[in-house]
Amino acid sequence: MDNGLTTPQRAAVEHFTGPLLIIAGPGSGKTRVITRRIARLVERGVDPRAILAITFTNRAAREMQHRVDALLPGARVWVSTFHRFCASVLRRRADVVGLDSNFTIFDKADQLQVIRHVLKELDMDAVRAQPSKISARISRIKNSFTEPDEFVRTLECRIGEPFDTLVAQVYPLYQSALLESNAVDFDDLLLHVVRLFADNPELRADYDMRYQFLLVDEYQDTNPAQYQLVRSLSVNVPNVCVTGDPDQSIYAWRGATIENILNFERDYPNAQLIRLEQNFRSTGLILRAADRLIAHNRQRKAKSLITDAQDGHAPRLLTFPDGRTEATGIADQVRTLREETGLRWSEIAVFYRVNSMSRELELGFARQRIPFQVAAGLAFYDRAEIKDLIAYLRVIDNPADQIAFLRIVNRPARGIGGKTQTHLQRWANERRVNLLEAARSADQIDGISKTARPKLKMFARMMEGLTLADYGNVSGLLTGIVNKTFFHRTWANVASEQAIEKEANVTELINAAAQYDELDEDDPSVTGFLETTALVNDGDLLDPSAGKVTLMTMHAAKGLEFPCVFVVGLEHGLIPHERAVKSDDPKQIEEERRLLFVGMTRAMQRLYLTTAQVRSVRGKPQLTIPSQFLVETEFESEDGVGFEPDDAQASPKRSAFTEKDLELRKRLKESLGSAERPLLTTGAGLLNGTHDAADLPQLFAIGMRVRHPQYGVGAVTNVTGFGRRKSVTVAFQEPSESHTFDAARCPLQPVGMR
DNA sequence: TGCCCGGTCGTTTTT
DNA sequence: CGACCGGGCA
Repeated sequence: MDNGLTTPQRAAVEHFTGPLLIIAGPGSGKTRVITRRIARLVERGVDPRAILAITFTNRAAREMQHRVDALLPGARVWVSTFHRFCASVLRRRADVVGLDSNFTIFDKADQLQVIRHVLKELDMDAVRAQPSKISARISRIKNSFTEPDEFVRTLECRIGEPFDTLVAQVYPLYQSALLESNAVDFDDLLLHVVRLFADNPELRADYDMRYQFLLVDEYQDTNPAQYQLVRSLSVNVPNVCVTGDPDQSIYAWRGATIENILNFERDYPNAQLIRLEQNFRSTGLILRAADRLIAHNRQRKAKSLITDAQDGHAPRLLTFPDGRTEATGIADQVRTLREETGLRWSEIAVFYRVNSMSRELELGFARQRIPFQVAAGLAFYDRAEIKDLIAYLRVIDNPADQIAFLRIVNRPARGIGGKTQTHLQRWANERRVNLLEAARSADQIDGISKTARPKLKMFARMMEGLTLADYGNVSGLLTGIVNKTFFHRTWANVASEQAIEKEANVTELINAAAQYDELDEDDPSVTGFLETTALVNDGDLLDPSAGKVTLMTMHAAKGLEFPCVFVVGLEHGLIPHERAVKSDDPKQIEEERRLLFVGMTRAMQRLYLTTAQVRSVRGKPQLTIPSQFLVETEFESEDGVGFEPDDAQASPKRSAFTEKDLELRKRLKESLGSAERPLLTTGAGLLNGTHDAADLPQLFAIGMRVRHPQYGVGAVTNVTGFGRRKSVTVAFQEPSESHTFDAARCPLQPVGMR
């Protein structure tokens, strides 16, 4: 150690020019190293403005900016996210891709709206052609750098893909609709810039040389566009430093390619590789448990996790009868921890695999009166009233924005209904004018009723009176909108409690605008404010000092740490998620494992894993199967709840893992043995009788002996329904009780087949 | 125009 | 179970 840095850390900080790959395990002080490295570069005489640091999240960018500021007060190093960086480049050169510099950034909801419009135009049914599926497909096509015409052409070579045939119709229209609205979606933000750089070598070289030093965080999660971007900024001046951890790659499902980090040394042959393996975050047993788990991934460069820390508390497994008890139990445990160990609420976090699990936990925490915050739910900028106001700003800033126009033209209600809007759109599209101009000319539009015409004109006139110039700044403009539109009429007929909340949200938005106004006092711009609102996410609004327990998905937890962490629902079908299991793709299971690894390694001192024996899935209680990952790691189990071996014996040993725990692991393994079989069922398996009941529900017959991973052996007493509805009732021997299962998915295994 | 009913569907989601 | 969407009706 020197300067508080380990040898590899110091090497990373001191590395000067040329490509550098930092493989940084969890809690290895990565951010610290990057910020120190930036400071060191400046110390060596590098102009701070020649340094560009790119992260994925605003939160990470903010954090890094903060720490750089602390080391280099006043230095103008640019720390940005991929998307903000691209937005900034694109605003300067929007003309090249056919946009105006005040283009709007469409969010997910806007995209779906565009697709719905396109489907309507094509006279297609939005039920059969699911907008969200189409949107996802378009995103994937785009990210493989395939332009609409190209996609249409490739499709001609392989007829017979009904969905892609549909997408081939929608994609070109979707893209031109964006262009007509002077808008981009999140993908475009990156892809336009990639194209810009590819088509304009001198522009690319200009940016490449402007940023002499490029630092990229979380490189394992870059997608092809981001990869291309990094490459194009490091040709002339290949001083590129990327950091990441292949073991924490959890966004492959979104198009991230882990190969980007694995191939870095191939892409930059003279790259230096530095590994940060020492963990400064977690205590020994937590780290060991995580290490054990991740060691099960085969597609992996072996990496060790080292710590000087003491063993500390072993991870614990808590088992509960059902999800509700689990929620209450966790809340109880949280309270106990606070009372006994002095942990503060804000030092405790609960992670789950899917957002839908937050509800039960929220209820549990509310029941136990424990303060909590959820990093999801209805994000501030997703609320209807906020979206409406933002839409007003969007139309004011970019009158071509059709989606925003259609959102507000009748909000609050002013008698401009669907029919009127359709005629307005048709007329505007024919003449290639924007909807606001069309509204101004309402008198000339056929099909629009006499009553609607003056209303449209009044609306257009009102919008003309709402400009930034008239109000001076964005918050003033927002206030003007609220007043001129009699915005409170929007919620004229909602319950007063909700109305108060909506009112408060509006005030909050105006406050946010006021904050923005202060920041950019000399250069107020609606575009700028809209960009900040478009590029925030739920996690950004979390307050780490709120004095509350934090609930979030494991994905959202990446990059964070908490003294105490609960990972809930360690069940087959949840972690690993059903979809990964069903895909039969070992890569997807490995990603699930990495996800759990990320979750576990957030914990500094205490880690709890929980399972419920019954979990309601879509309203239906289902018996659960323990996650296979439990067998792959190490933990202590709670006394007296679930999975206790019958021959329980006192455990005098003070080693972290008792006989009981070993026994428990053995049992988990056994139960998994039967659980996993249906996934592997083959024709051969059917023939030699090793198949599982789950695959052939029709085989259940009254009197048949079956085995259940938790309830043991029993006999079928009743079979009702058929097909997917089929259910089986089984009387178990001990404890002598009966349970009814969904035949298609229960983990019942026939024993002693006749 | 807006409300209610019924049918459908259901990961994760840095931006 | 619950959110969301579209259709039908007041």
